[in-house]
Amino acid sequence: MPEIAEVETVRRTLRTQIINKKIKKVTVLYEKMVTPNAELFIKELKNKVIIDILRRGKWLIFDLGQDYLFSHLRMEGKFFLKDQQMPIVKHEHVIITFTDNSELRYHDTRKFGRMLLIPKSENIIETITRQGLEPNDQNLTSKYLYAKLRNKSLAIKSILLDQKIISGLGNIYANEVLYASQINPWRRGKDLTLKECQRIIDASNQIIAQAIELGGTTIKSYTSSLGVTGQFQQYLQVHQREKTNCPNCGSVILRAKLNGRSTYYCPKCQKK
DNA sequence: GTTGACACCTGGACGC
DNA sequence: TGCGTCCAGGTGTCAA
Repeated sequence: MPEIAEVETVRRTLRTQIINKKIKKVTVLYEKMVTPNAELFIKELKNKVIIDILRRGKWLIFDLGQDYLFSHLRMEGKFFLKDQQMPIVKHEHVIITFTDNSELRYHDTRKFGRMLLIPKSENIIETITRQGLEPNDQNLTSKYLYAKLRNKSLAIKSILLDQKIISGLGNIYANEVLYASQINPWRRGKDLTLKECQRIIDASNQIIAQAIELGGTTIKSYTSSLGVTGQFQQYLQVHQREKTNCPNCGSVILRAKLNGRSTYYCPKCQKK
């Protein structure tokens, strides 16, 4: 599933492929995926040029001059650049045809992804994405996190998945960050100390930077556009490593549900 | 304001 | 082999 590192990999790949391409035609095969309605989406995208591709958290943002096209890949969204002659395959829901007859195709097995076409205006990116600070942002400090946690009785794992606090962490990296920080996922946010917040910040910065460098994590169905496959899964310490030994202490890694999400942890290194 | 439950979706794994 | 059930999980919405 695409998290911040995977989305950044997609952004970097697409930037080399479609910058300055002009849109000739748009086809929407699953109307619920686009906002505003498909008719307007198709009409407004025609003749636009891809000026740049930005990212905010897990959102991809296509700069089209007067408009932004926001795209969230959710669980299994992928972009592929293909020739117009190639047959449309199952699960390709939005097809953007350029004037050079290449096509950017959005493929999403589970139809969770969403695209929004919105005119540029002040703070529109912040309004749409509603993101907190990203790992490696110099403003993401232990004091920032400590202040955010102060009144939260939610489990720290759930808080790390809240994009309004730290942007870009998903289930995989939340599991890895808490393991690296040696903090139990069920600890309440307000019970964490300033030092523990610093450990979370340090682990987030280190893990996300390494994951981006390695092209993200490829688990099950996820690959980025052009089939670029991430390598970070080789460095996962606990995620999807249930019943294997903890790399640190040798205890057996456990899996449990926390608010419906699979949570992997070492019972010895991450004591309550 | 905070928190938890649920819906959205489909393919794969698993048990019978 | 075929069928039914469960699971994966990011985000928005709604109710308590």
